[in-house]
Amino acid sequence: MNLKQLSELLGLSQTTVSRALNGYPEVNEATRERVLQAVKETGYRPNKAAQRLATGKAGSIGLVMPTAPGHQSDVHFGEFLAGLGEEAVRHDFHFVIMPSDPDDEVAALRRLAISGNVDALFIAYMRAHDPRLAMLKSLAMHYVVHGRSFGAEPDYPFLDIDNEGAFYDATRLLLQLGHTRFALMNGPMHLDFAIRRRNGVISALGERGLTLEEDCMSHALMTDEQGLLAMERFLQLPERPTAILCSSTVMALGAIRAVNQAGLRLGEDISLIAHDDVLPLLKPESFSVPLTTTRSSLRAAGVRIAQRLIGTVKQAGPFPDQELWKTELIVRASTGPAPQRP
Amino acid sequence: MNLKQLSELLGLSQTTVSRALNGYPEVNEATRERVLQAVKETGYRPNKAAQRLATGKAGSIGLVMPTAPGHQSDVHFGEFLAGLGEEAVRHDFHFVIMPSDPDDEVAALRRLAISGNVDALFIAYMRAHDPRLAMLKSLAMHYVVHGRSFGAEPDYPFLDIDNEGAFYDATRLLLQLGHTRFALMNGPMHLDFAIRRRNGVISALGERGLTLEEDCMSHALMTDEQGLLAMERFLQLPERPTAILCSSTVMALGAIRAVNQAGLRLGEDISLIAHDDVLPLLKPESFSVPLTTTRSSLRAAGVRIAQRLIGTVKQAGPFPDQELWKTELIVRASTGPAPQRP
DNA sequence: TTCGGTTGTCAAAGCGCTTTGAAATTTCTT
DNA sequence: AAGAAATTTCAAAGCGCTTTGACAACCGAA
Repeated sequence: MNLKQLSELLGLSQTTVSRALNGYPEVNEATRERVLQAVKETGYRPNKAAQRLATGKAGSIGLVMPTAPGHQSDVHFGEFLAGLGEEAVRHDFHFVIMPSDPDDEVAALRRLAISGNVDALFIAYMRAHDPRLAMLKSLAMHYVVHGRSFGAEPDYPFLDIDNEGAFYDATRLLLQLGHTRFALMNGPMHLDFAIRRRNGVISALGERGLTLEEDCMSHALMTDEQGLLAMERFLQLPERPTAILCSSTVMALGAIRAVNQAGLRLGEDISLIAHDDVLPLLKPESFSVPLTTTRSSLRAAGVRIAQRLIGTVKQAGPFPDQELWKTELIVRASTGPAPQRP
Repeated sequence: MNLKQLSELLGLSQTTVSRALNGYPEVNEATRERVLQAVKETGYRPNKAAQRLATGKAGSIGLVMPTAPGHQSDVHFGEFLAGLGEEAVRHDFHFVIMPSDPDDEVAALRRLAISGNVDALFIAYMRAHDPRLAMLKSLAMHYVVHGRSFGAEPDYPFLDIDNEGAFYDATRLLLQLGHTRFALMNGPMHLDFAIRRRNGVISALGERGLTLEEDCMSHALMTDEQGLLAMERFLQLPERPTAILCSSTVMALGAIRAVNQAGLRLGEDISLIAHDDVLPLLKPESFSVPLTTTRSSLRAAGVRIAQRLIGTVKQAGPFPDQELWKTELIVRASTGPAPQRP
């Protein structure tokens, strides 16, 4: 069933039917009713490809998903997508996901953009000096970046959380509790958020004349397993750190296991603060020792980015170009006063 | 840059250029070279919407993602998507993801199908007597179901793992170890895999004249938290079960915490077998007590389904319509002989 | 030289929709 | 009652591509 058939059925022109469907004012209310009725009866749906070709609008947001045989999928990705989707479904938008070899992301992004398949792009997993930014600017297509790119001029639309502030505050809390030996379990070093979090820690420590030694820093994928390994390494250091900052609750999971295995008590021998993206599968408050966290909902960020993206495409009012969300510092039982030196 | 411009630039007709690009034989090799060269220089990319309109092929796989403000995102979703993507990227296919209210999935699926945006559909989270099956059959569009629908005639294309067999085997193992008091921590009851897994357990127990009591069964979202709660409930039963079967390693995580908190030892007081989807963030072998699992890679299933879907669209040879994968039973330290009655 | 068979190229139709500009119809003024 | 204005409808063009059917141009065979 297409427009032509429908209009013949109704004895109207395609023009009128099209206008009736798209809410144009120059069509008689009675006629519109008749059209709507027919649509209901026939189950007619406009062909999106044709619509897109005619209007140039696709009703969709594009994003590139890095993937390859060895490439790890990411819990955070799904949660963020859920947020995007939550907003998209309200506007009848959908997503076009282009899978891409992680080494080929720039090209994949370009292909996606000029395919005519999408109205706007969403970019994540930002790196320092991210090469995608230059490409995006040359593209004349709406986009919003989740995160920022350390070292690049901040002249692009983004939504980010204040990673530096979050880890600065967390570090300060631990300092106030008397800790002096710190360690940081971070995400992959090339990622923007990891850099900023590290800076936050270093800057807070610096104010007290403390430094973060190389062997008290770990950069790895944010998995349970890596958390275990990193913590084991920390615990074997001659001057064992007592205050640990961790970039993810998933990673904290493994880290806590390492603490337990070493016969140490969380919140007493070792204080731990992790960043919490509010993943539904992992509630820091119900950990056996409830976890002190810096919190910011990944899903909420997804909703907001979808709002901005869709709003811009639909030209529904102006949106701020750059947003920096504060995180919450939520103190629970995994942080406590520094233990007395033995 | 569009076809017309490109062809004018080359002094050729659109036909010839189009054929040159699409590998038709009736074009001079020299001409083809010239065209390819020009494409490289100008960065021309065909407009997908136009291509789709002309050919009816979209080069994309559609799927519906249930999402709503309260709706939990699922770790497994991301991992599966990574598998799909891994294959899709090889064929220059992309995904169209339609977010949908969970109550509106059938309609969302239909919209997606007749939008002309996709060549094939992928369906997951199968339920017993799933209403989507009837709709799909009426649709004249390729699709593959991940899982099956309990109670429905198995006359649709699917890929599933042998859930019943997996849990049957796992239960047998525990029976051989002398266990007699069993409990099952399962996924949501309406989902097909949960039903089959339960049946597997019940059938193995039945062979020994044992039954699975109502209060030894839990049906919940497969999260860390729910695992904790369910296990706590089990441990408080007057006749405490010693053998636990669990539908997910994520859930097992919480369950194990509950065991530890109760001062019990995994693999001695309590034996636990969980189903492992091979999630990169959670390695059962590196749990503090390595976990005995039934294993089947979710990602591999994604790859295979993408193969079948894309292969069918491209009419690249016949594919089996229905595949049932066996799982592996991997025995590690979380299972041990039944403890002597106190 | 002429004719059938390739080979390489092209003009034009069509995919299903939106939108422009004009025409037909109705309603309002005077 | 006639003309102006507003309302409603339409035919046709165009979005960028693929594909059909036709047409030159060239080849070797008769």
